[in-house]
Amino acid sequence: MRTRKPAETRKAEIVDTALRLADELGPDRLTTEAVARRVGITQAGIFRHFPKKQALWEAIAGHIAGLMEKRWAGALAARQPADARIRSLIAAQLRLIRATPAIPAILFSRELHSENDALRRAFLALLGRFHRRIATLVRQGIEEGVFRRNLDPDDAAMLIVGLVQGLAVRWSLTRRGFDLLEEGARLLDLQLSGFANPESEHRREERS
Amino acid sequence: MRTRKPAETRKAEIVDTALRLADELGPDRLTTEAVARRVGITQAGIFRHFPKKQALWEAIAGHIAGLMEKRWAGALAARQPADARIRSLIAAQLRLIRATPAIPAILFSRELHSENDALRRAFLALLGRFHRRIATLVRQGIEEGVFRRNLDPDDAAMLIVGLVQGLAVRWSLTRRGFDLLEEGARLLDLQLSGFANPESEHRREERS
DNA sequence: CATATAAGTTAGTGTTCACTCACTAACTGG
DNA sequence: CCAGTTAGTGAGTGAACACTAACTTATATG
Repeated sequence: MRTRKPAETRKAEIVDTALRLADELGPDRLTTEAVARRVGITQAGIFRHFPKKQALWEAIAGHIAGLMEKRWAGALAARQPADARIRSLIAAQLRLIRATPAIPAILFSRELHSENDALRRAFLALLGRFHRRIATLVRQGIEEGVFRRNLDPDDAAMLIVGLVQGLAVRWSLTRRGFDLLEEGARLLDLQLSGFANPESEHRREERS
Repeated sequence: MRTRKPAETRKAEIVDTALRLADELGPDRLTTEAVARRVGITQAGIFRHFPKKQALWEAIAGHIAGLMEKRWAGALAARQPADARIRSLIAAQLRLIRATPAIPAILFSRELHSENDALRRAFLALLGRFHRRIATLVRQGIEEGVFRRNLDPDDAAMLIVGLVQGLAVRWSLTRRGFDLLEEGARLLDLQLSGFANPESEHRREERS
């Protein structure tokens, strides 16, 4: 018995480690043994803090949700035109994915969902909140005259969410082979240019 | 020993069954036992046809690639304006996903990729071919005057691929809770309207 | 119709996994 | 400083898994 830590500290440590390992192994190959070894306790020790592995997943899900909500709130604090706020929000999301690359894999893991419906619902709700935030910003953008009036905010938001997902998937398949934020900013520019109000004088200068 | 089939027939049967089961269980939870039971042979029988489980996955990957290429070729046969051909291509892809819903889960499974780099590369290449087909159509659309001249075909294609991915993910998370083709057609309309050439007289009539 | 071949079976093996239980020692409050 | 609490350990268990070896028998062919 080396070091000993209060339960809350250890719990957080386990969740954090699991999140990192889920990226290396894939969420469904994450074992209590692997987590324990990296945390520096025995495998059985994990079960003092999480009575079932399921409980660990639930804690991870909660942690992810917390991280996201925090970053979203931070990104939307500044007072800016709607399109700039969308860019901030997406940039924040991409920064989070870059810092915690297991997130997309966990969110979209068929395995986790197939045996754990609560988890599936939690992630669906989380994605729903992300979508709603974007849709709200699009709606504001229309009011501000930045986006065209005949734009459906929900559909526009779906395209933006799809952009992020597509990017995350490609980033993972290419083994982080490009700059997530740079690529994201460029694609988002293109996406938003398609939403722009043609009668607006707020014309965005275009790259040559 | 009930029925007995020539190896090629049986192999195809196993691949097909595995594809269906991968959807129900998640790709990483697919076991040889489950496949065998549903095919109607014993677990050991699987290994007569695929010496390692890995080999089964490779066969599945090849099958998926074959399916996709076939559908893409079919969708692009007709002579139509570029935007219509993009719509056909995406519709074909969504029809395939609807018929074989395991495909996205397999393509994007972190688990499969983490232990099987050849598979990861194969899927990456497949996605690359899909992207290239779309980019080519976008390029043609620009030449035909359907899309704006300052549009980057590669970036535009990425947004379209993202649209399909986002749709597939949401379809899976919502347990097929909406019509994939209908929703896809609507979002693609929106996406393509953002690419349209503003100086074109080929004006698309808009929904009220 | 005899026979070779190949499809399939039975009965295992070693490994990995989540999870349990009895125990121990580090911390904490009185 | 001592007693109760609690983080962590050691040693195991049974279930699930991919894979193997030795066999049996259906089928296609000469």
